[in-house]
Amino acid sequence: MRHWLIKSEPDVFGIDHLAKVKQEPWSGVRNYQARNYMRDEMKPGDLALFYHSNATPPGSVGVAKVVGAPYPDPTQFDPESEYYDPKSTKENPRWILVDFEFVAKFPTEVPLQQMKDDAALEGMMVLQKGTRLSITPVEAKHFKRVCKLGGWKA
DNA sequence: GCCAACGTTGGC
DNA sequence: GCCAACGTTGGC
Repeated sequence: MRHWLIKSEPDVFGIDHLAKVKQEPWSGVRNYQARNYMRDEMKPGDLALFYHSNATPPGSVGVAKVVGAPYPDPTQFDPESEYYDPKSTKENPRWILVDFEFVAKFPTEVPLQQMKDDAALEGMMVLQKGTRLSITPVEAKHFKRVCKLGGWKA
């Protein structure tokens, strides 16, 4: 099993939203590298840290699980959607997503600053300067460490 | 609101 | 294929 980190803005879709709806298509990703992770590398059962960006403070707030197989992001075909992509066709869809299922909300949030200050998390991709990727792979040891800091045990 | 970092676009 | 211009991300 692999581990990931997925960013979302809590004003748009936060961990509480996921807890409420239980499952959500991860739509709106318009970055090829992030798409490739979902399309080619994520497997059902993979766990992801749920990270709040553009938040006060930003940080890891819970865990979500990949469910099902990848499929085309429906918002790319919807002219009314802000994620509409006129260059994408149903025959050859450009944007592929997976669904995430709610697993847990951390009893304690793990702010970005705490993650940066934690020696055990050194080298984590999301902590590298200039990393804007909304989906990044996470090493198992880093995943476990963040969960521990969040006061959550699988 | 600022701005560094970085991805994308489009002219050539 | 190069690269300047532009747009977006996201922390602060």
